Amino acid sequence: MTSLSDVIEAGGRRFRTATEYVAATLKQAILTGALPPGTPLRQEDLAGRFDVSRMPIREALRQLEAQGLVDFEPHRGAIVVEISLADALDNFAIRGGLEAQALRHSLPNLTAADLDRAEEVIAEIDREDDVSRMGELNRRFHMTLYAAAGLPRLLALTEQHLVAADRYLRFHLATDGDMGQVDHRAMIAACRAGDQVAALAALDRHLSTARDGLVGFFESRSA
Amino acid sequence: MTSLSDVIEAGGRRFRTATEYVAATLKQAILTGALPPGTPLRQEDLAGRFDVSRMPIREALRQLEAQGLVDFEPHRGAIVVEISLADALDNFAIRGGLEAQALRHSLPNLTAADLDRAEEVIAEIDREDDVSRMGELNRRFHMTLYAAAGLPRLLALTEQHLVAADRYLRFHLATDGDMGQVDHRAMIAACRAGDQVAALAALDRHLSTARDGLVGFFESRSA
DNA sequence: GATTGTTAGATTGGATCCAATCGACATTCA
DNA sequence: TGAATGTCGATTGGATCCAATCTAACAATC
Repeated sequence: MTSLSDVIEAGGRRFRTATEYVAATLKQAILTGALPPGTPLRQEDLAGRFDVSRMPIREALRQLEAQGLVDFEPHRGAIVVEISLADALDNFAIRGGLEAQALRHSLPNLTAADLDRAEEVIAEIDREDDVSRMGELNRRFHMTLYAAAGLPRLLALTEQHLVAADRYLRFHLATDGDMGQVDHRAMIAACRAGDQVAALAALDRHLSTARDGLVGFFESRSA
Repeated sequence: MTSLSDVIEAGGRRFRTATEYVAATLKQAILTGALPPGTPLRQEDLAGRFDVSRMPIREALRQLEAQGLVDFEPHRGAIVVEISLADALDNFAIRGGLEAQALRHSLPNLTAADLDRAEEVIAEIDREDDVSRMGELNRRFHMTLYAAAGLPRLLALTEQHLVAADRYLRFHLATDGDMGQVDHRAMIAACRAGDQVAALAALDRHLSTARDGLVGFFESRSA
């Protein structure tokens, strides 16, 4: 027997408008790499694949443009933005700033239950092999620590750039294999102790080592 | 005699597409307060005022939505996002994170000429009375200090949130009058000395006092 | 042989038209 | 009387159509 809430839940996962649907799906496709960087996004073609007209496609592309995921050139169309070392460094710098603030504001409000959940996510990461799922778990871990900040815009922006980082994560994992679980644990320990300085230092280490790994990957590839 | 670059410059300021034109103008109108928070943005009405069809309006609104300037509700339309103390605090937290990173990356690359220009802007602020121009000058001062960071995305995001802060600045100035010129000068001095810690501390003070002033304004208004 | 002009095809930008949805008010029924 | 239902106008979401612009290939000119 399906309860009413089940039906609502199932319906709730659907999208209220075609534009929402297209935007969410395209975003997913870009971030998972299904649409590689540089791919031209032909409106007519996409309209055919999504089985909608060109208009919702265009509105969705405008939103993705504002989020920095696609490049728009008048009368030439849209392409998936290229990823480069420069972009990756940019992303790391942005996350460094945002995540530090999120952690700073969240730490005083974190409960033991929050930290327990974060530790569970860490354990899940240890058991996981699939790369794309690891990205999601990593994101969940970080956001769990920041969720108590009570600043919705900051959190949304932080998550947006964590999601964007998934595009680089697969490169980074290809060389390194590990993804800073040591730092993850250090962050939790510092949060339990209420030690803001230590928590921020662990976060900084975490991002720095990830960044260095990525730089190494790009250098080895160009050589 | 007008040089070629003059012509290019003048032409470059025009808009290549109606959507660009509408988006830029609406954004300006929202940030300057010409369109107050909560204003419903009727597509047909705007289409008439801009003398275009509803479509460029809609695409522009989608972009502004992605930038957090308007709220979209399916089948109900768009309104200018409300400003509240919570939003202002959110904005301050975001800027705190982004500007600190921008300053950190820019400081080592700043030249004496950069700092001279920043000081000129400070002097201009002293001479200026008009509120909306002060917002622009304040923005210019900050971005001058950050411009050497060499991280285009970080800088774009920083500027975007500095621009958004203009909406709160007019409230803040209404009570305080001054806008942290002391901290501005402290930031320059620290940059000249190459003292990163002092520069970041000055920036932090700058944002904190502005935030406290705004909190005071909202509290006095609700009382 | 290199540059410039021309033309055809593809693709996007914008206008207009129709359908779906929402809010408010009137109506009905318990 | 008050809650639920039905209808209507306003407004938006989406489809289709036309015009403007870009790219590429080829012809013409110097």
